[in-house]
Amino acid sequence: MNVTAPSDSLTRSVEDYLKAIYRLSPGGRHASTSDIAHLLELSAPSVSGMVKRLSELGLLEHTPYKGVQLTDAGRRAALRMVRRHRLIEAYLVEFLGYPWDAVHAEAERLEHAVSDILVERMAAALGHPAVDPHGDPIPAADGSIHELATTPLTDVSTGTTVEIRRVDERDPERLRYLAARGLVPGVVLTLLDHQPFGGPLTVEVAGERHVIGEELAQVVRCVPAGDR
Amino acid sequence: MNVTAPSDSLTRSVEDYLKAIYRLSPGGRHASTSDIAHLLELSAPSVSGMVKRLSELGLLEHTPYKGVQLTDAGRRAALRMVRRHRLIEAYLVEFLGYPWDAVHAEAERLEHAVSDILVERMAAALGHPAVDPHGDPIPAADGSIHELATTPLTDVSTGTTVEIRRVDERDPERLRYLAARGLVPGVVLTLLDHQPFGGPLTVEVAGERHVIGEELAQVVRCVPAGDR
DNA sequence: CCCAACAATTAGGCAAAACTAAACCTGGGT
DNA sequence: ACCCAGGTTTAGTTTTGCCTAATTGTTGGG
Repeated sequence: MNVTAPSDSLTRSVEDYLKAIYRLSPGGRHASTSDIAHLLELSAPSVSGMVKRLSELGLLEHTPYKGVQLTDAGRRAALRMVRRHRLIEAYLVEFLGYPWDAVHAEAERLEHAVSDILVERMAAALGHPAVDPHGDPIPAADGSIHELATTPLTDVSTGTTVEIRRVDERDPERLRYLAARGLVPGVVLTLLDHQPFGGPLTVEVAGERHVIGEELAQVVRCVPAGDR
Repeated sequence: MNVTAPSDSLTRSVEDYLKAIYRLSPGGRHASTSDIAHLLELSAPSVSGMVKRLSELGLLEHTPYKGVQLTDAGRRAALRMVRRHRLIEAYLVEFLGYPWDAVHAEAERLEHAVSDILVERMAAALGHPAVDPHGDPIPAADGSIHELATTPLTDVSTGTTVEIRRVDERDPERLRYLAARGLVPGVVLTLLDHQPFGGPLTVEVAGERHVIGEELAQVVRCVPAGDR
């Protein structure tokens, strides 16, 4: 039985798998082979093979033809990577003038290379932030994470004023598009209109009106305005 | 014929080999298989194999049983890694409070993960420094590098006052030992005594006397005091 | 001038991590 | 109840980069 010390010597690949599986199993549900393959842009057989190895390492449990679930050790390792990723993103924006659309790709590589010490120094330099530039919560060093309940802009009722808390998007082009319209975390907006059948949404942000499609609106996640 | 675009898609391993070979061939001399193996802590056959691949990639030229020499493309790639490494070291010391003995290991991993953009942002944040925390010159982005002629402390004549310009050492323990005695770049010292036959050196630094062995003194490289 | 010592290379293997092709569940519709 | 479509797994191969063991080349000293 491998009790798996909390940290080291996982390969880049393994780290990526764990992060992907974590993302695909909200609330500890099963993540399917094909979802993992799709997210990591790998073939399904590659995932099957890696899943076998990871379960032998005690990082996840595999129910054949059903999917996988992270073990405690697996989730701990995944959250460690998420913490790294989001802190790096925050650091790049705060101290190196990165635009929010460029940080994901950079963090994706750096998260595998930084030491725990460097991560904690960046966290300290930032004043231990709670969220990254996209509003995603940063897990604490002990692995605890506070997910804030948010509503996709598509689910907000017309006429409501809300505050953007998260933007769940990685594509730089889309992020720039959103930022150009002021749709970034912390901003307060009013939903003026939402056409049915996947139609566009009209929002008022800082006195200006913008029309955006459903697909984009879905990644903009909100809380009621003035919520603390 | 592979004209080899100046940059991307070399593996970590390849990058490490190029850096090692660059270090082992001052003035474009040949680097031997066993020296490379020793520096990278690999077996000689591993190096032989990689050397073959690198020469097929046009990054170096191999004269069997003689050694290897970097081509222009190889040297360019090596200097790019050296620039990254040294800028990262400088950045960690300047902005993240790293002690000079800890930066090498961290940079060794980060140098493979940072983008050109990030490197240049760090360079800009630092004000485009000429040297890293150990006094090693940082190659310019175009690959030019200005090596300063320095003398090992072991070659300095007794009674001479000199300024430390570089400390050519990676081992953290040794670096801490040296720093504890004030033997860091920029410091002015007087060599009071040097016993023969590999014997110890006595130096006066900031009014204090220290005795150090030959082996350490060799890595401390100096210029005449007051030299610009 | 020859041979031993040592350096370098070739041969053969292994592990990680990916792939394609083929075989194998599993569940939903008729 | 069965059958097939789609997702999953197994089988077998490739590439990278390392290893050990065996072979080959070089060279300096007797």
